[in-house]
Amino acid sequence: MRGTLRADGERKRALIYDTALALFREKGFDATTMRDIAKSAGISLGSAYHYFPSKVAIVFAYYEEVQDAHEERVRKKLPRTDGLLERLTLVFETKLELVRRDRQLLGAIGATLVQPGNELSAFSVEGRDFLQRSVALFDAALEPLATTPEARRTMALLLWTAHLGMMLRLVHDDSRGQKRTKSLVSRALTMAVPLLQLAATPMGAGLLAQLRSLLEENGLMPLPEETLSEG
Amino acid sequence: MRGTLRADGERKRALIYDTALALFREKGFDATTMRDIAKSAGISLGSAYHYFPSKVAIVFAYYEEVQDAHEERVRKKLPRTDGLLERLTLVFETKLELVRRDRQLLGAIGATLVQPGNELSAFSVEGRDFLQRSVALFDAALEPLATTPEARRTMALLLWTAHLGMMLRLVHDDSRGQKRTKSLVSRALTMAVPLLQLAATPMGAGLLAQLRSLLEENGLMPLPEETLSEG
DNA sequence: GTCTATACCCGGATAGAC
DNA sequence: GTCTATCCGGGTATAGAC
Repeated sequence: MRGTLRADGERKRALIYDTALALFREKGFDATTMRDIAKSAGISLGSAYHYFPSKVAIVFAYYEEVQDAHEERVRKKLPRTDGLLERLTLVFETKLELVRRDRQLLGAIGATLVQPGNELSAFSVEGRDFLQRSVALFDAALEPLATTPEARRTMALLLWTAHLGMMLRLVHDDSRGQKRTKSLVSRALTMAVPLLQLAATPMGAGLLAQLRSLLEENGLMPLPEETLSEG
Repeated sequence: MRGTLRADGERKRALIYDTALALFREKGFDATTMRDIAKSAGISLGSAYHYFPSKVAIVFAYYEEVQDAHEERVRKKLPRTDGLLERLTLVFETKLELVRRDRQLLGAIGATLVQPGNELSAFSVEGRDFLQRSVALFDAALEPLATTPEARRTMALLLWTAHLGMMLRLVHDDSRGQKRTKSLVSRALTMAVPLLQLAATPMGAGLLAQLRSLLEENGLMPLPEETLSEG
């Protein structure tokens, strides 16, 4: 039966995935070999490669799951959260909590992201969707700001950049419970909120507009080409 | 003779280095193997590893050279350059020009920099000197700003962060002559200068002080421990 | 036709003889 | 300090089990 086969395949894929993540967390990314994973999952090496084309592919699957979970948790709590600071804190801290224990994996992702020509970089077409989904969460958090959608989107992208900084800090943060990164986030947000509010006023409009065109030209912001589906 | 021996060793090291860089530039970092390098330099694989402990070590030697060259060029021209925008442009564009053609190598550096526990990260003790040297150039460029040394140093560190962003953009920029990154730098600086001038006023002092303690706690800014050499 | 076992290639890194 | 031989692990190719 078709369904059974597919379900089997998916179960197997999940088995490999779970086994791999367990090993990564236990021994670290580099120290875990594909042979370890296959052996520990009780399958052959070839089979593992059948489901995941490479070791990093497993890590990217992990990151996709993180992205899903982040989205779900934030979308659930955001409507009940008032205040710009609280809303932004929610987005940042939820993300941090999701990835906190997986610094090694984040390092592996980061490493492939800085490779020239990498398909998954934010600057590439293929990585665009990933970026947009993530930025959308920050955009949603900014809802209380009374400003134009464009300005909001620009600020959301800036926040996403800041979130990248958080990830970089996290990777090197071996303090207990990653409290250093936590403290960084909370203090940085406290400083950022008034600036965002300032940027949302007519006074900040000019600056934001300049920023926006800068970001657009570097492929970080989609030029308004959605219009073609409206015609 | 001692001197001759050392000179021989250095000459050999330089030979490996030059050969490696030529190959990196010709075929790219990944596609160039240590065996290629050794063969092309006319020595054995083991010998190559005697002079450089790893493939990335060669790249870091390159980066140190870049750092030296950047320092030299900037220090030479800075005294003859007036105006904040011009001075900052000098620092950024000189750096860009130095590394522009070596995106693959920069990627390799970036990849090791995001590995947890890496000794050369800016957050680590070992990478501190590297960071400080680089920040000092931005600090020097900010000289025309009438403000406190602490505030200036904070801004310099922010600019260094921005310079990291430039590098990330550069790695993915395959436009002709990397004009995209060039344009990004020039436009971003035009926007940044008024903000820096604003931050240098008493109005910006509070914000900068907050920023400073944030950066200090994350090991990016040296706590004033130089005082011990003064006693 | 789907998965496994296994042998193999490649390249980074190391050991140890000289 | 140099070289050869070797290890190790990611990734691939393939032959055959079922």
